[in-house]
Amino acid sequence: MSEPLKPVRVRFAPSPTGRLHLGGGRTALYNYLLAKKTGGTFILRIEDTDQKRYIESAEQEIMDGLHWLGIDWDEGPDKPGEAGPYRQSQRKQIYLDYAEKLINQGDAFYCFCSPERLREMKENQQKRREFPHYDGHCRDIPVAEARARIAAGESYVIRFKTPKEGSTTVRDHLRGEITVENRTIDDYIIVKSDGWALYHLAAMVDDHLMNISHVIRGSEWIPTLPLHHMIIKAFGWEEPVWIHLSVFLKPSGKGKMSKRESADLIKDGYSIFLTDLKDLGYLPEAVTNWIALMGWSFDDHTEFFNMPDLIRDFSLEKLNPSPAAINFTKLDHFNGLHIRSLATDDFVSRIEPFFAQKGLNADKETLTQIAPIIQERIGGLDEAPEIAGFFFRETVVPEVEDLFQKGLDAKQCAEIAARSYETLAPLSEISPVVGEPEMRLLVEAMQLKAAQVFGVLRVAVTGQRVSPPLFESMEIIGKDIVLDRIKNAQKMLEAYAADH
RNA sequence: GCCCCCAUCGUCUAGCGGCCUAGGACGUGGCCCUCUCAAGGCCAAAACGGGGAUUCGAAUUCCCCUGGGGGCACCA
Repeated sequence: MSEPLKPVRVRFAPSPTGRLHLGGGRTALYNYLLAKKTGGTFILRIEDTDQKRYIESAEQEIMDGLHWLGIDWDEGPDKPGEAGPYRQSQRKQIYLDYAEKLINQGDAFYCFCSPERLREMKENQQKRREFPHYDGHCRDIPVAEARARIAAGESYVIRFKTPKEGSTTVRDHLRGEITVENRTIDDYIIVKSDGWALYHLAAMVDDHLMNISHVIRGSEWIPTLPLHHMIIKAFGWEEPVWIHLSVFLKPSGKGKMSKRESADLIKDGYSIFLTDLKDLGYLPEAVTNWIALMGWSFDDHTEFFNMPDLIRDFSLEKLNPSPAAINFTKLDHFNGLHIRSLATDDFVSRIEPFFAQKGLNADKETLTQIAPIIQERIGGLDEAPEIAGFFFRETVVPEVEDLFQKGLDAKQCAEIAARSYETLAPLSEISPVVGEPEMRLLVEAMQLKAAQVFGVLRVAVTGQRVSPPLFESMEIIGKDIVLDRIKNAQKMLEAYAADH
């Protein structure tokens, strides 16, 4: 164990432009884990400076998604703190003041180039096979002159003035030094013509003002990392520890999941969106465990983690910088593992909504009885009503074909039903203790296989070819109903036999 | 086109110069258990992208190539 880390201040800073997905969830998780592990502070900051892409419901969905995973924040839009407000849309003037400062010290400049000129410039650059970048047209306009043009009503943006010679080296905690030639760093716009700051300025200002010590974010920010470094240096601020996480690739490993592919996933019972996963029957514990292990590991054999384990065992040093393909079958595996690890009453309260959703009135008492026999045989919570719905239906209507058993005709199956009825009817109850021994004697007497006899009963009683263990199920259903259902199946089989 | 990042079984990964005839997990195949389905147990197939260099010794360090990924917006 290395020395304990000092309490960190970290943040998750999503933009409310869409739904929270796996990648965002993992970024939030790692930030949260580092904060909890070090006794630090986890901040939720909403980056909503782009009103054009703003989606009303997104902020709430992001918060719901995080809460569902078990992640909570110490400071955020709904949790005031000293460094607030935590919505960038409420901090517009702050960014403008800092942009002004950069202008005054010569690290930024006003740019009056029209979108048309910029577009033409880019087209020409592409024709010449150059990479698209600002050509410096307004770089050297004296500030006084620029301010006069602004006063006269000209539209403008503010660009950061990047050096054109030399190179910049920034250290990423995972990847080591990243060096780029300064000439490849554009004079990025940091304030738009509508007066709103862009990410590059706003995030750096906020990270400083909010005293962020470690920035854990996606690798899509690596290309602009030198820019961020320059902005921070221009202000003379201390730089946070940078940690750039790898991206999630689609299951094939070929590239990121497209919007279309994401939407199509739901057809297979999967989704990259957290709120969908909840509805699909996944446990938040399973999802958390799963995404935690995509890009982080503990040792060479431990894979089962709950949130407290993760907080205890998480460390930056075990992060993996390479991209990871999403593997939904592994999520299924973790879901099964976590479902089976649930205490009975917890399990019951988790499956309850899924019965309700199917219109089944499942009472807690019965659910508690069936919990032990279905808990280890469902892969997702959504499967509970599929496998155990018959407990809550007045009648079951088996397909007569399902009643047939291997090697037997309808008449023989009817006889199984009849003799089973005779065997069970006199008993005080039907259960693994009372009923099963008698039925096994019947199996012997009829010179059949247990699977054949029990198969008829299973379909008769549950209406399904696949069900929880027979005698346990019959005990819960109750003798009277069980006998009714057997009798019904017997009649179906006899009718069939008579017709064929 | 330019810049940057990454590189161990199909997938997620362990490995930070000798413990490696490369370990675990998912998935796959087989067997056991068994009233169906699961769960569980056992076994098996399956990887260090290629080429140089350093070293007594390289999956582990360096270089090149190749491959994959990300970025190049008045989005974040």
